[in-house]
Amino acid sequence: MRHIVGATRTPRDRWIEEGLQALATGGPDAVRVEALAKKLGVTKGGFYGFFTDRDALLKAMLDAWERESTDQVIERIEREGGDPRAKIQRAGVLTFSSGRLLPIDLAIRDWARREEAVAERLRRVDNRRMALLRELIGTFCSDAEEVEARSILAFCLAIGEHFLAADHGDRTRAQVLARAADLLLNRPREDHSH
Amino acid sequence: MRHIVGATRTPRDRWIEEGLQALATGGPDAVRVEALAKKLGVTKGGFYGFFTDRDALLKAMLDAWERESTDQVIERIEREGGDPRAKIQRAGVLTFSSGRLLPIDLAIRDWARREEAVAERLRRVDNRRMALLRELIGTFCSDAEEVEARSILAFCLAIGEHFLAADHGDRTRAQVLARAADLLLNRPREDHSH
DNA sequence: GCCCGCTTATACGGTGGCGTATACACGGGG
DNA sequence: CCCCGTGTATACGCCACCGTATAAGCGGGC
Repeated sequence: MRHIVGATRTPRDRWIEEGLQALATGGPDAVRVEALAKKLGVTKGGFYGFFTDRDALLKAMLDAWERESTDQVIERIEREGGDPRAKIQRAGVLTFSSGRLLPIDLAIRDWARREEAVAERLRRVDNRRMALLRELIGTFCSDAEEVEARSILAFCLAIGEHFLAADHGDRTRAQVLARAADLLLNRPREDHSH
Repeated sequence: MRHIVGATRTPRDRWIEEGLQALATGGPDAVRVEALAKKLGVTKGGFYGFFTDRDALLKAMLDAWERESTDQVIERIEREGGDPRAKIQRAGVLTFSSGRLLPIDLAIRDWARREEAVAERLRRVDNRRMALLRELIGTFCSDAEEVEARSILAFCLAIGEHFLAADHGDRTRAQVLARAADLLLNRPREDHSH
């Protein structure tokens, strides 16, 4: 072994990152210490220097995910500015189209159904995202209840889309989604009250 | 052991049912032969008389689920009749509020993200459900693209709701859902074209 | 009442994963 | 230059699970 002569050790973060990848593609049960070690080209020898046990890794993974998908995303959205519509779109891209965060997000959603501790973290993250949605939708829709309804519809569309296997005949999924988003965000019923 | 003196054997269906319960609460990885046996108050002795291996059970479970959530539901909907709106509502109740089918459904959706064979079965089921949705929504919305958009929104709402952890301030989740369903099903934009 | 077949218990070997113990390698600070 | 800490490899005991083999039990048909 040991093709990497001396330099590069395997820091804590690398274990977490590899763990998140495993979580994304195989669910929590796929996060196995020895499997991660093999992927990192190492044995599990050093793992227990960073984490007391497998469960500590899972917690650390959730910490990393939570930070990455709230503070970091929100900070970046605020920093880059723009009108509400642009912000909301950037939020969507950053979390649901990044390719990296999306599969982790979906895996955690399913995980949260069985683990209350995970559900609680997800709640914190989702509440911040919902707040963002309300903010945008509130700019063109005055009825508070309808704002809430449109927000949950938008959120459920962004998530549910990936848990849905149906086809759409001639149309592509992207086309249908665009039209749906259009209904929610660009054609409020107030438009007709002239 | 053997509190049940003689009578009750453990038929194939009981293994499948217990497997579906395990799937619902713990995902596919929780479907373990020996764990199911313990839950059934038996050892795994008889299992391999019905199934060649664990994988055969998983396939059988998917068969049972697919039958139960398409043919049976649809047959019952058609048999009990009613207007389109009533039918669609009954379909929703039968699959998403039954308490039994719902958690299995959600578990299979996550499973389908990693297993193509599962995804294919889910596609068959979802296509039938989408067809039902299009049918109802088509009765009061003429634009085909909008019908499709509203259908996917309704479907994503029914599913995504269970993968969403956000709160809604004063309102309950049920209230928000009712308003959202209202937007999709009871207030088509055609209402304003008088 | 006895036999046959289906279901079950028990025991086994194999595998894979966890967490621990121990010894080796390497690079930076004295 | 040597030592020490940090990572690493290796080896171990343990447990859970799979699939197989084998023997025992129970019920229906005769």
